[in-house]
Amino acid sequence: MSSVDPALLARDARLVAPDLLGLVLRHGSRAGRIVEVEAYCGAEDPAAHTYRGRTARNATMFGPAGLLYVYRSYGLHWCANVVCGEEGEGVAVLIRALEPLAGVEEMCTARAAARRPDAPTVRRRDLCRGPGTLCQALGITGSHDGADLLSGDRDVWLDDDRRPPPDIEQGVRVGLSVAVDRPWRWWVRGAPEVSRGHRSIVPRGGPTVV
DNA sequence: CTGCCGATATACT
DNA sequence: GTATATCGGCAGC
Repeated sequence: MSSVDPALLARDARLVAPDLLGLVLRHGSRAGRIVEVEAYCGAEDPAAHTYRGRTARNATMFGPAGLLYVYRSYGLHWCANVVCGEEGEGVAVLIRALEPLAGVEEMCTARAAARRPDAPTVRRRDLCRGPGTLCQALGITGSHDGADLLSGDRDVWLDDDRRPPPDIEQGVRVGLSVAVDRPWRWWVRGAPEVSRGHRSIVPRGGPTVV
């Protein structure tokens, strides 16, 4: 396990996103392999938080590549993004799903704490399925907004553990009402943690950036 | 498996 | 006031 090359992240989010598949997001002893991501492309992307400029919430997304941008979604859940591109661009990649790799017991405890006391045990493939649930499982909250994933200054890391490169599929992003046709979501073929019901696929060999 | 619903912080009209 | 980069629980198939 080695740290990620900063140059990998200092590029267009649509190029970085598929390259994040297979890397490992880690918080303390909890870790998961990235299997689903979405690119958000700043001033040219009406669905990006940074589309209309800087606010208190999105400030981190304008920072340098390698920062973790954490925001609250629907007032309830935390969602984690890897800031990429050049400082000031406001582009990032949303992490949508992980394959649990380490600290699975901790993940189960963290996820159970957010559910009804009598709810059944969380299945392994549901531990980190979705941007909100993976933050619950890893214990990532708004306190980690602005953390440096390359130095691990807040014990959150992005590790380069990719081998070999995964088989990647591409499609439209999930849960949007604007820019719904831009195919800026990528996932690992066959990964059970990938969002269900949103599998419209760009033909293999087709465009990776539109 | 699928579909519907409510909870609720932040940004915007 | 309305919309949103979501989720868990439940109903029905």
